[in-house]
Amino acid sequence: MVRVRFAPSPTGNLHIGGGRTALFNWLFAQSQKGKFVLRIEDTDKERSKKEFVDEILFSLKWLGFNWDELYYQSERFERYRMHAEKLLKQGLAYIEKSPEGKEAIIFKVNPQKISVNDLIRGKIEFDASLIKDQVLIKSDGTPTYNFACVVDDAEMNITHIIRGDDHISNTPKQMLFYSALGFSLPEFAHLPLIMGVDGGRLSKRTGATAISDYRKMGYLSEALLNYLLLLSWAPGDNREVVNISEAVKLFDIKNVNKTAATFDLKKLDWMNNQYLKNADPEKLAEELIPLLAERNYINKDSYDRAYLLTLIKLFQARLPRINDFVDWADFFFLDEPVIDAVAKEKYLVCDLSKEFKLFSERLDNLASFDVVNIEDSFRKLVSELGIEAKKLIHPIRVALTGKTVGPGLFEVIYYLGRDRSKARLLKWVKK
RNA sequence: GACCCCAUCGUCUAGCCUGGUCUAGGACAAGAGCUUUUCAAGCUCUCGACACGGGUUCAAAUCCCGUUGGGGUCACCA
Repeated sequence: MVRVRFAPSPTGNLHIGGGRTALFNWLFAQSQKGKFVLRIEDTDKERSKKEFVDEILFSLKWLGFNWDELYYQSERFERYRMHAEKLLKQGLAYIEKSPEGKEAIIFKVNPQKISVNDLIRGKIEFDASLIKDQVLIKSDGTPTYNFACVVDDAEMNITHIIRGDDHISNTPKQMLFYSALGFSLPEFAHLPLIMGVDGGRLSKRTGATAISDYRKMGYLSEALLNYLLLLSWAPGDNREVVNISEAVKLFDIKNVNKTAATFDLKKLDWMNNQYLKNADPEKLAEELIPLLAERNYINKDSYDRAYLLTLIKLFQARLPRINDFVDWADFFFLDEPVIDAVAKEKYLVCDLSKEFKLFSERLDNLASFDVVNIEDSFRKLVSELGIEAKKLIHPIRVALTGKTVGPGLFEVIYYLGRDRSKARLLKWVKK
């Protein structure tokens, strides 16, 4: 039975790299019908925070990763000490006293060649004579990362260790522990790292790093997952949009790339839009309601849900992020549209009083106020006036929405309603 | 610096293992155009890469070696 683990340290939020490591572990477990174990590595009492544990668990759930088992290293200190003392008795480790008289347990590293057959990279060789003796239990009584990690992975029967590239150099140290402790070795697979646009490590300087930041910015978890998946794996048939359940069927750890990938926000936006197009408006509404309420665009407790869903449908195919709806569709919620200065300069400087007045009268006289009739009356008007449709369409759009871009004008008029459309047109009519 | 990893368009990648079908395919971005209404949507097109040098071979993006470049790790942090 395949058992993998994701072992975050709660000294910060779940970041993009961690999310990607979790993704590949989860994917591998699913594809092998194995178990996905979550282990919180909170041995550093100073830096580990409960709020980070909560945040990590929340983000993991948001991404859709359900774990089969959950462990906290802080609850397992006696296990690490027990194994360390065993090594002490066997003469494989020794005690070192600090000047203050505190004792640490140190593992003696013997010179030897170590080689691992990485599932992604193949054979990697190390020279243990270059590795110094390793601290097992620190003088404050807490275990070191590498030691706790090995004890846990062994006791939790982890069969495959899938983690970031940055752990390659920890591998020989851990392998030494496995053999000293008499545990059988798991398989190792080292994932390439994700880099920031500057070519270095992904950092706050080069963009948001926390998974939760992407949620707040309006990305769908499915889109983020799909994007992260493509950063070091491809289905092989030129498809870009591969949802997680398809990925489970196609995934093979051997096909994971070896090269570090650069995180590209533009492609993430595109991917998000791919998912947004087909997203359930009800689901998008749930994300948007708090944001709209925050701006007083709607009242949380009494708003027209059907109308909101209609507006979401009108915009969702063109949004890169869910949150963009709040700005892009603001004119549907505001009493007066916020007129963009550049748009005004371009389309509303010459006097269109006559045209606006006539069109508002036509809207008034429509037997049935619907998209088709609105367009018909508009086309008729411009042909009577002998002007090009676009000469009037753009100014009207700016008058109604304040923007030069948006959904089709006649739909905008329809959903804005007769009264609001007329009022916004008449504002620009000079007496 | 030492050790380790990596190397196909600006970016993500297919192809590499099992050399010939590769005048290297797709996607994002960028640029151009179309859409009797915009674009931030859609469609079409363009630009654009096998890091370099040696081998091996009839034949190399594919195999080998070296160089260069990039990245990672060298804590009683994880």
